[in-house]
Amino acid sequence: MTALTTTTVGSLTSLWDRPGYLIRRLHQIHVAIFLEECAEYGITPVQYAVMTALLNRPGADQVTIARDAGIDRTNVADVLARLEQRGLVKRKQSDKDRRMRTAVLTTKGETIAREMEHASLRAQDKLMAPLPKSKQDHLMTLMTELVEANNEFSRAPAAEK
Amino acid sequence: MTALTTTTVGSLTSLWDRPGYLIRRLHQIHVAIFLEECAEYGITPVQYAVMTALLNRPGADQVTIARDAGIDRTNVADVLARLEQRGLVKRKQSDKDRRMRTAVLTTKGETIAREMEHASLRAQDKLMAPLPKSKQDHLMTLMTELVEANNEFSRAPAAEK
DNA sequence: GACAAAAAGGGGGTATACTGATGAAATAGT
DNA sequence: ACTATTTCATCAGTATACCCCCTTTTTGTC
Repeated sequence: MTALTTTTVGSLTSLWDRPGYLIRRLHQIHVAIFLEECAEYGITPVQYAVMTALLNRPGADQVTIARDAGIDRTNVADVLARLEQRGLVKRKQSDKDRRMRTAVLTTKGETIAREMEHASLRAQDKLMAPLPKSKQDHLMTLMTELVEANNEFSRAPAAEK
Repeated sequence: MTALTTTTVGSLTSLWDRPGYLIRRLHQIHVAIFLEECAEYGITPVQYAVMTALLNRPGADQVTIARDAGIDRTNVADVLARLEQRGLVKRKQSDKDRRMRTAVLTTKGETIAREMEHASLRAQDKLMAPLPKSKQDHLMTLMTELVEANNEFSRAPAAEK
């Protein structure tokens, strides 16, 4: 860190030069596209991430789901509550560890989760469509590197996969 | 839409292969780093974006701010209300168009906005640090292309700059 | 076995982000 | 000039995402 003098900065950087801005906009855009493509299911990207985590690891507790899906711990509880209310998930107290609440997809939930893979892929394709395939791959590689390297800075450090 | 048979998809794609997941995680990580670097100011990334917009265009109405900062229209009103409550922004009804509420930074708000540029740059550098400079530039280019091409899909389409 | 530390979950609180409906003011079309 | 539409803003409601503090339960240590 250089000792920054408090000179009048005045450069008035454009937001477009800030990675944080681009990331936020990209996030907004992806959510919008996902919701549009998956409108028939009424499932949000985060809900879908949780359902996918439960597909891969049925009966996981909330902390494990949070790590698998890269979602904040307290948020997972909220998401599961909403999914349970819609009959897509069933929660119960763990027998082994009575602090834990484990969750499984219901039959309905599992059906939707599997059906949604197509819509999810459509959303991905639509998002990435403006870039040629080689650039898409490059972008994925760069983003993966950045997420892996910065994983611990987020409140929701994800499990490696 | 083809009549999708409910075959067992079963591929169980890793979340790490989904651009939406990477974007969401990148967003989480950036917000966390920004809040850490700018903790002394208690300003969020979105609040900073609004303040920057007002630095560049004092007296803008809420729709203009929304377009400049790439933020949802209704959200801008909430952000401005919080900034006004802290004495960083002053809002008033426009004389020319009595539907509009224009906003300007107060002296305190402008001081903070300018001071924060250093902290903001630190947050950027910390986020991008894991990548060598050439890859950083490449990532910025790819993200910019994607945001520009998909701009209209978001509820908050940004103004070009 | 007793006790401190750690872990899982919950509750309350704040901020972002969007939808839909409503109202008020300005503009366009006739 | 008068309607019809558009535009700006607000409000209520939902979902994500995080914070801090607290209780309950498990684990580690003596």
